[in-house]
Amino acid sequence: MARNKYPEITINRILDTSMKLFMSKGYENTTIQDITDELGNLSKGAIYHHFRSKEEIMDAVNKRMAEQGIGDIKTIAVDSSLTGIDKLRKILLFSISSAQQEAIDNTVPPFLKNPQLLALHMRDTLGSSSDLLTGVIVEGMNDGTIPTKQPRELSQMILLFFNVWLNPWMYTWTLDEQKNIIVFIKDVLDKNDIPIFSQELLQALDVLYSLSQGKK
Amino acid sequence: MARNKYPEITINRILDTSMKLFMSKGYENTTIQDITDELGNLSKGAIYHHFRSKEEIMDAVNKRMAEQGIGDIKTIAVDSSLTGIDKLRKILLFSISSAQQEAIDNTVPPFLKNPQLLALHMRDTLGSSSDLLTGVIVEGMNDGTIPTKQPRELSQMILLFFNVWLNPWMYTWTLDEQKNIIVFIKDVLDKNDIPIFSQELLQALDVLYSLSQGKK
DNA sequence: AAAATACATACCGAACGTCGGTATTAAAAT
DNA sequence: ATTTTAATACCGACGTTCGGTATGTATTTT
Repeated sequence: MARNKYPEITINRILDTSMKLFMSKGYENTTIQDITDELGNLSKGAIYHHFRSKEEIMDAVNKRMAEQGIGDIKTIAVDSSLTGIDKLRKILLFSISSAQQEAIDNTVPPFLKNPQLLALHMRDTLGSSSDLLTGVIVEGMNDGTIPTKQPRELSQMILLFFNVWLNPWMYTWTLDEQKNIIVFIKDVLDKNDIPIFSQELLQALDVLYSLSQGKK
Repeated sequence: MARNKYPEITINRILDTSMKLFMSKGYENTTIQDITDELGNLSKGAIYHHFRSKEEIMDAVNKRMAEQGIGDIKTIAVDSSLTGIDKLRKILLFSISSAQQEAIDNTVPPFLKNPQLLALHMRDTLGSSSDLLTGVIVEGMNDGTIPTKQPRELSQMILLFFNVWLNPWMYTWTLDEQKNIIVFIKDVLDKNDIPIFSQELLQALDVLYSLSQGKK
């Protein structure tokens, strides 16, 4: 096949189809041949020209996903018109809705079939994502909207709640189970004077639930 | 080699060395050949006589670990001389100390190199382990020592705290980080009227920390 | 003695990664 | 402007590794 003048296009095509296949079949069950077949007009050698190993493709896929997911959150984090607690609320609303969206679209990574992705995600959750959220919480401490003495730990707990517990990855909770968890989390946070669940957020959640229920 | 009269011995030997190798090198990087080499006097065919696949070995290893870990907890759970909250305390103390012990012994599974183990463990945490703990919490509700309306969710949160967050798997926290997390968790649970951290438990933790610090 | 079981050995096939080669583009030289 | 040179995108056959199988053999059980 004719060589591509702009290799980034090829690289992105490889990442796109790889992600698609990893998601649907799992990393282990996806062969390089599968990827070339799905691409249609690219050879094994071409792939190995751009990536040194199958694992490196995996890493690149994950990196791209993480960057994209964090990108939107960053724009919220730097919005100077919001107080700390409001940023937190917005971020959580965004996280929940996109997670819900993924569940509806069935683009949810089957993490039990894809433990590699799970591990990377967990690392991100307790690592870089936590760093970002900690910054927001510190802001909230300074402007007096978030009362806590341990921003780092609070950040990690919240991410643990939303990115791990509530995520439809390990267990695909039923709607009732999900609601129960949310009620519980709200209760815990309220008692710690972290009123994250505003009326808006609860309403938004209701809308999301009715939507996904309608879809079912 | 002469055939073994008691195959269970062979099976356990396979599981022992497999676990050891999976822990140190990771599941992916451990070949069947590695296992036979480490065993020394057993062939590939022998292994495949007892296990249908490499993955089945993995599952068996995990199952054995889970059963052993849960066994001790079960004995606490059925102890009729304890109230619900006391059982909870005992279980947590046990969990923390054994986790700490593992950290000291360096028998900690490197979960980032072993995503398969991580995935299985996460499933257990939100699944069977949670079931067991929920039972204890319901007892505590009935005898009035644990005030909550959502035993299942409380159980899951606690396990999330101790089995995921605080575990030295994903991130090997420093002692200070670990202490901070524990202080935070204590604070959260106290505010929810779940006084899990008794004086004994805190003291026991102090002892553990000074021990592991002395060891360092 | 016959059947079942615990192993050993030789082998298969799939899949990862390599390597020599080709085609194409860009830059340098003339 | 044309030619040369270098770099890079890509191809596809091959080597190797490794999970798994087929078959043979010794030992135990019945």
